[in-house]
Amino acid sequence: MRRDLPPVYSPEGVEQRHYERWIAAGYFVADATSDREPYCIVLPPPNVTGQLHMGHALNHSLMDVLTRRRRMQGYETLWLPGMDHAGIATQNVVERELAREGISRHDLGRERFVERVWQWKAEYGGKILDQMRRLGEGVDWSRERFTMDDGLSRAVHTIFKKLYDDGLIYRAERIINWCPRCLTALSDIEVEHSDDEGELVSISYGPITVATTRVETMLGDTAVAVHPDDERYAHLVGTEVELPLTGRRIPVVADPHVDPNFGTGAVKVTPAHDPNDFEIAQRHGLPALTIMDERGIITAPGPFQGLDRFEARPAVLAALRELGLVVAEKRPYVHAVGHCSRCDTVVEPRLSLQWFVKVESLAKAAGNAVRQGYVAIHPPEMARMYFDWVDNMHDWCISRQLWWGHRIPVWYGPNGEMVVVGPDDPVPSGEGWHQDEDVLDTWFSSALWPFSTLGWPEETPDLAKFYPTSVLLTGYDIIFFWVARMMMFGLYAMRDRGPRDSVPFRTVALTGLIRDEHGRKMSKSAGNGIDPMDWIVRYGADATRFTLIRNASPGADVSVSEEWAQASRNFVNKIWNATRFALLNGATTRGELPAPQDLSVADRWILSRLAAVTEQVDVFLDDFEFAKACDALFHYTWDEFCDWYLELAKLPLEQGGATAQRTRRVLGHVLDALLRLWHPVIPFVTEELWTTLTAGETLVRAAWPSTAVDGAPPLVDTSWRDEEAERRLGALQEVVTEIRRFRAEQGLRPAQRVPALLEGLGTAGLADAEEQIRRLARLEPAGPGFTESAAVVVSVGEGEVRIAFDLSGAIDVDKERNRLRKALTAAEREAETARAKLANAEFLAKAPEAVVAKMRARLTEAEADVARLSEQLTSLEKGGS
RNA sequence: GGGCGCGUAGCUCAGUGGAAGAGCGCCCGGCUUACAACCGGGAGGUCACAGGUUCGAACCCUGUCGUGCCCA
Repeated sequence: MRRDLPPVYSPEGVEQRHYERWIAAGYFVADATSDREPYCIVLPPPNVTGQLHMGHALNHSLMDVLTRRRRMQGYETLWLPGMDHAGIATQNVVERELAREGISRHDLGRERFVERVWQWKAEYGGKILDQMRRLGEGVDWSRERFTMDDGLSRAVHTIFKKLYDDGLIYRAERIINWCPRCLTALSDIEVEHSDDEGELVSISYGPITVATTRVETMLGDTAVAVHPDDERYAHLVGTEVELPLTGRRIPVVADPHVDPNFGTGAVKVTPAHDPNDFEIAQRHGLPALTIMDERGIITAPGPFQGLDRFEARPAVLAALRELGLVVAEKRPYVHAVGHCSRCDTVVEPRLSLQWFVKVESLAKAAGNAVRQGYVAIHPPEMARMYFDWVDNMHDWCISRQLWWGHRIPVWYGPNGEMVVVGPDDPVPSGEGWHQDEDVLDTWFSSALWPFSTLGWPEETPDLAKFYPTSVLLTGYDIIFFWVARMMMFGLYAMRDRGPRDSVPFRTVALTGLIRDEHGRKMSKSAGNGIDPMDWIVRYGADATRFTLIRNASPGADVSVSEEWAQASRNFVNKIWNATRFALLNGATTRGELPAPQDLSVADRWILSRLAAVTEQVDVFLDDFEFAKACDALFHYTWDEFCDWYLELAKLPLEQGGATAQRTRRVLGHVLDALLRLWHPVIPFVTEELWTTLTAGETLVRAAWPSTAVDGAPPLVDTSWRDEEAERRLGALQEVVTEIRRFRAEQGLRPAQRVPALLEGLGTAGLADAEEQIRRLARLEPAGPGFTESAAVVVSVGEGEVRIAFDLSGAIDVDKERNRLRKALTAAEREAETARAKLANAEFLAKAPEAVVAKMRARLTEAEADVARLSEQLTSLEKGGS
């Protein structure tokens, strides 16, 4: 059964083999009919056009950790994958493809274009799904969904109709964000603001001067506004001024929105091209004058007609300058400018007829769910960000002037009729009826994801079993795009279940952004991006995952680099070799684990530490503290299990017989538990090692070490905690380390055996440990001619161990003197600090008892060290000179 | 302009009132038959700065400087 493992782990074949086996065996397929407690995560759907980037790799790895552990803990676990159709992005991709063929989507027509997009998806879409497999993601592929598939489309229609009937969706002419390149409306959060260099121009409108960064829009001005309390302009309110270049006369109005301290305190009002101005116009009944078409070309009659908005700007400015109306020009003037998040074109506020979700009541419910504690946000500080958003949300523009997406299910009749069609309603037919041309924002369907993927609007077993989902894990940058909207729609669609159970998820776990080794955000433009697939190929999926997971703290950004990935690969190889050593020495998981009284101190120590670490890992993972969980496990694995326990195991293994057998059993048991603990983080190498070690079928469905299964006790027993064993092992480590330090400073070769006498082992509880210490420190017994040339004294707890070496007189006195002096100085400083504290009456009076006691102990120990080291120094001087 | 963070070893980050930590990097010595992707040892920090609270501050408060993100 046991295979010989090569000395270096190579992931390629292993990863593919296990992943295929896992899928074939259906380990990740959830059973909605089981009695087990449900645990469900829906994967935030990546774009169908997307490739796996480090941000995905991080979040997906973390979700895999969560779901794999829950599965091992016995939960009915569902991690549901899928993709979204990414309206603008996908349409852009296919349009670019068409452009290469020299045609546009209009040449094809809507129907054929949409067919073409489906073709594209079939051929190129979903590359990311294969990449997810390479990363080892334990998702339930049998439940994979796509926002444009039939079921999810039905969900979209259903909720659109419901929202409309409830008065929560309306159509209105409003100022929206418009991309003159994509030729579609955008929601507020699809606009990215950046500080750009522009100009601030002050223009004289007769008796009043206004300042603007967008000179060309003056062609559409219909008023000038000042603050009502601004005495400078009080006499002008109600009068009219002449708008230059146009000959139009426009009123001066008083509006509290105007900031009297900005510029001249007077602003031009362009209702059709500025959201604030639009509001002012509404308050004062001013007309809105559109002066640009959908491509940003000036349409206002006159000399500027036909110019692009950016050509019109200098042209209008020049014309004004010629008239002597330019009062001041500030250039460069840095101000925030909105850009299309898809194509970076400067967004144009545009007055147009669009569909909106009325968010007030929905957003309020979304805020309440968190305030009432029905949904927890991790880390909790980030709830504030969430509240800021839901408490100040504007109505959500959901119509997009695209062809790829869910077409708005509204029909218009020849006589101005409008019918909102539900999923089972007949579509109006006959002369003159036509469907709304627009599609819905992709996020509209994504917002349904936690329940549409489970079958809603049907009452499916999946929906009954897995809704509300357990955790939503995503980057904090997406809290507005997604989290808030899922909350709104989930609470609305599921409201029959009551406030507590209508939430889309119980917990929101937020992660940070991926940064490079200098803390810079990874981006294509900075050229510092790393392709996770590259790491998977070179270092393995486990190493890639570990690099990300071990750095992930709630809400915190994650820095990664090549060096980290290498270190991770090294660790994977370490665990490989530790298991390899154990297997070569007959480690076994068969038979009863011997009772504590039949175990060595080292055995009891490693089991005690295992119990402690298991508990830590559980606490950390319950709290999404992935980095801390990895840290604890890493330290245990490398620094305790490999560096000490395996070394200590060599002696009993050599001794053979029952002693060796006992050690083999402990080795097997600890590794069994350790591989289980690591499995959610590095599933492949652990699967490979564990199946070899235990001959078990799979770790995927093995029990978590702290979990009892079917009446059987957990693999790791909390009663193993053993303070005495930990103390004694600690003492052993101190003694060995002190000897090694002495050896290193004396320049002794690591392999050189040195005759030495050990005294006082009993006082440190190490009476039985002499052979182990000699082995670890490479000391041989003192022969008949033993002559002490130097000694090291180690105080451990109450005891004191003295190690006398025979270096055949070859001791380097200078080095030894330095070593002792350094130690003495440290001890003196330590004693001084403690003494000063204890001399302070207020400290004694006010500090807690335990702190004072600890300080006394420190002083005692430090004084003993000082005395001992001084004595050693003195004798060294005598002997050496 | 408003809000939220962050400044701790060369780098990336833990530590949130009672002895300054990790990984990587660096220095010294080693192929000690699990692992050189390794082993043993070591160096390296006025915890941004200035005040304050406290018996005690990297940690709490105030201010300054630097820096990042979000929103307008």
